[in-house]
Amino acid sequence: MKQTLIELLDARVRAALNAVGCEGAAAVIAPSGRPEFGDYQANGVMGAAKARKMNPRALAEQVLAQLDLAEIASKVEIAGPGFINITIAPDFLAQQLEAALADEHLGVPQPASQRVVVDYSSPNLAKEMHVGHLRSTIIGDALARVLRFLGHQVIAQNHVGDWGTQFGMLTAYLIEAEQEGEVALADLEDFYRRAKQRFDADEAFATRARECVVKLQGGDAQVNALWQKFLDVSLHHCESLYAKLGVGLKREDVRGESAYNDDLSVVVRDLQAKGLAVESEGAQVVFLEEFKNKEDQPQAYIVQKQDGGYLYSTSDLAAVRYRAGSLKADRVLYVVDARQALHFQQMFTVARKAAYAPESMKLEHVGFGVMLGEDGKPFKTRTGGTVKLAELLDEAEHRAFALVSEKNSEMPEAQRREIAHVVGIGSVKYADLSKNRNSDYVFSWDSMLSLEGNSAPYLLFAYARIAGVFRRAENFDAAASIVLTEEAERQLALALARFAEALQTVARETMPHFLCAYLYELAGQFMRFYEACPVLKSEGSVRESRLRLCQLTARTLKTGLGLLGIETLEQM
RNA sequence: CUGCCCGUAGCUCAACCGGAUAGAGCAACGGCCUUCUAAGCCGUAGGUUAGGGGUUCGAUUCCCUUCGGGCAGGCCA
Repeated sequence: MKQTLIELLDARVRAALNAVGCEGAAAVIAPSGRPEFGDYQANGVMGAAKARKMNPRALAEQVLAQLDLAEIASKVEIAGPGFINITIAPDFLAQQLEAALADEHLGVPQPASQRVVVDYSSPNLAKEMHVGHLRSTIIGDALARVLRFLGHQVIAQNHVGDWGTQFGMLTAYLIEAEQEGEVALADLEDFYRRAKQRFDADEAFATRARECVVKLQGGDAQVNALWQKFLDVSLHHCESLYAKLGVGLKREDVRGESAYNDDLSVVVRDLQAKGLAVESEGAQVVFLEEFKNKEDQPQAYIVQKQDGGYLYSTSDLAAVRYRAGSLKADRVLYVVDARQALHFQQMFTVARKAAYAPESMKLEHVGFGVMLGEDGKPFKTRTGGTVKLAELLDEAEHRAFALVSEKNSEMPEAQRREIAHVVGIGSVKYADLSKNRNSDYVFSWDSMLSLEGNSAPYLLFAYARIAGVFRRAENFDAAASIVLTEEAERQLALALARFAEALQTVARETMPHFLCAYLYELAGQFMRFYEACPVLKSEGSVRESRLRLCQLTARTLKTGLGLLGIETLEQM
């Protein structure tokens, strides 16, 4: 059975702890930050010693005597107050890498799978996608890919905004625009703006817009057809951006607010029947003792407005019911702006109370901060408008093209365009994914597309270098064994052996930046190896072994970048 | 008023449920291309982790508090 190095060490150290009478003590294995402290350290001894009022150093001695790492470690020693430092044996590492090379999944374990719903992207279809939708879209996509790779059954849900009063306004305006023979929907943003202007300025139009909402919800054929037409155009727009971004969302993943329309009244009646929802100031609300409002009273979670209309708080509850009941989810990830944190906490609370979400189904809000401009304020255009996502991506490709052309003036334009696409889009995504999603982050063209450092081009360059090696290697032995003699080789090997750990951390913490950090570390180790250890110029088994290391590095980089939704290049 | 997130090198960010000397990149300075792609590598310099208490063998991490920034809190999403 496949397992990660950490799992392996964890099991061995726990066994040793058991053997000396510390049943149930955690091993606490962590990569050690410094070479002089070995590759991994077991820190659990100190915790166990504390719990049993023992001398940690003495306990470490006992554990060490029982610890069997014969074929795994080349050195095991006690250091400091009671750390056990472990250095992995080169032969064992080599064996791990060979196993990974022989495995389609690069040796990554695929545990019993869960059904995981990932709710992400979820744009408002009334308008064009803007930069605010970028984070949800790519963070969600990366998480979906990683979870899938780890063997989980991922159900993507694009909970688009396709319902509500604004669609009455839009269909009403569409009726007029059609009559005037306009090609109205070419620019969604413009269309929305003109409709809104009309709505605000013309009372008669506003009335027709409200009538359209009623007709829409009542199933009126004409209004529904127009609404469908609008959605289709808007979804096409989204899909073109998904394609450009390399995001895997499909039309069948779309299940918008409108899909829950028929359930809304059911949910409210059910909440009333369960004694959760009560009338308050004409609205139907669920009072939550767990949250206080401004008057220090229980917070009201509104599920139906005074005028009888429903809110997103209602459709979110309907969606939970669907995800538990029809999708049979074990875990649901909501990749949504951190500003909605309170809403999700409350919604989860209501969903639990109403038994829409069984205790066994985990609900997690995967929040993220906003994108800021270089001035530290929300990222806007010079005139203060929202930046369209399409424009941002075009700009990224433009800048990347200039950069590529500067580096490779003699390269055919078509190839430079291809490289610019991968570098440009990859840079935008990587710049975002490489940061801890919890905090706001500063969007900077310079640091993003800069030639150096922790950026997409660095990783892509590492991959392209390996591709270059294989272009020149006329033959190589794909069954050659790996031998790690140089320290640079061993460090690269160690990084390669940690791929699965990185992925598991990403899945557990729902933090894609751990994968970025891992890939950056791996690429760095490869660069050092590349400088220190000639591949094609060495001979015999050394050459073959190094080619195998290159091969696994390339596959790991390509796979890892692929999980982030970033393409690779054979040449750049 | 209440709650959540954040504050780490000049700048942008890390630090894996508490671990050893807080790490990278940019910017600055100094080296390395007749040898597999220099979008690279090596080195130097840069820190009272916002301030103050506490918990303990050990705190950027946990608790309390002050300051500063962002966000949310009854009919928008």
